[in-house]
Amino acid sequence: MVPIVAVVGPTAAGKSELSLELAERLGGEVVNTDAMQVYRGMDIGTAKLPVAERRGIPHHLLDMLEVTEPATVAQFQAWAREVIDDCRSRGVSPVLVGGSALYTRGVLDRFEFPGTDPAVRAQLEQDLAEVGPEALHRRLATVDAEAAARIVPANGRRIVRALEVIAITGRPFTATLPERTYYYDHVHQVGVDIARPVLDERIALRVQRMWEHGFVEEVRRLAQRGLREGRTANRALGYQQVLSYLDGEITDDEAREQTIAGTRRFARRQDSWFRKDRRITWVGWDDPDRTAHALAAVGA
RNA sequence: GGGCAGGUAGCUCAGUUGGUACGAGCGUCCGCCUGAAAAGUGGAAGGUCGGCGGUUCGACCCCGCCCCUGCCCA
Repeated sequence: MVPIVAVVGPTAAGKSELSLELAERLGGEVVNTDAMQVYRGMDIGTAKLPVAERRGIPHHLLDMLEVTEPATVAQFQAWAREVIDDCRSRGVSPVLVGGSALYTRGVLDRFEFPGTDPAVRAQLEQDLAEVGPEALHRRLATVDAEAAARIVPANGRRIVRALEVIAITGRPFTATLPERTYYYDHVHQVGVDIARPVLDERIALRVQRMWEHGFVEEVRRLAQRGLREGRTANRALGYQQVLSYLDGEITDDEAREQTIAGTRRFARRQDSWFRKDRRITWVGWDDPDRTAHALAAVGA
């Protein structure tokens, strides 16, 4: 059985580079697990590897959606599993790369997502807007005390989803993540380890470069393609800030500074999420032998 | 050289007619997270209140001197 490898870690740590090296050495193909790189046209701001830099290695699950379309974990899970199955049937190692922890887990782990219903969802969201999260939380408590106990009253988003799942399935909402159990055999996760202060510097530099490479123009272009109307894409770091700048709400400099700050915050969230997964083997971001160490972890 | 304003948490700033700093936002750290996850959300740790002296039962708040910052006048 060919191994499945996943390269994880915070943004700007150097995951892409490592994934290329691993794919080359393993004769594998790269599978994106980044929630925002699935959008067509979102290139500079998501640090999507340009085709010219992919060393001829096939990259899957990039550019799947228009910015007006919503992205969801459940849909992503289906896509990714299909790609993985296809790779394996050809004897090719899938090398997943990306910083979206939930997406990665959704693919690698046994993870089942209850359905969704646009009408139910819309109604609940309207309710949330009208009565506020506390009132909705009280409602949740009457139908599912356990879920209510696990979800804080201020988190409207989770309360809405819990109520939606209960309405659709008629069953209680599991307000807790499942065990970390792999869905596949021969899965190996490699984390890129980097100290926070170093990462902070790299993030500032990366954002600066994004601006220099025409990021604002990219967002302007996407705005014309409906980026503002989307549900998911316009929340992406950098994109939301530049949209705000284009709408005259903040200055260009503020947009850049806020993007840096937001990305640092995000990187910390990613890092703490991955750190908890004891199955990950960590390699130093600047370790000259990191590829060898990663390969050793994969057992290759 | 003189005048004015200001020096309170890592940062930006509240605050007390003198009675143990109610501090806030941001940052930091830790946690939660099942169809928006680059999103959403909870908590914690941080302060010799510029320095030294004085007045007072008691000063971050009053007085004196000094240091630093900004502005104005010369």
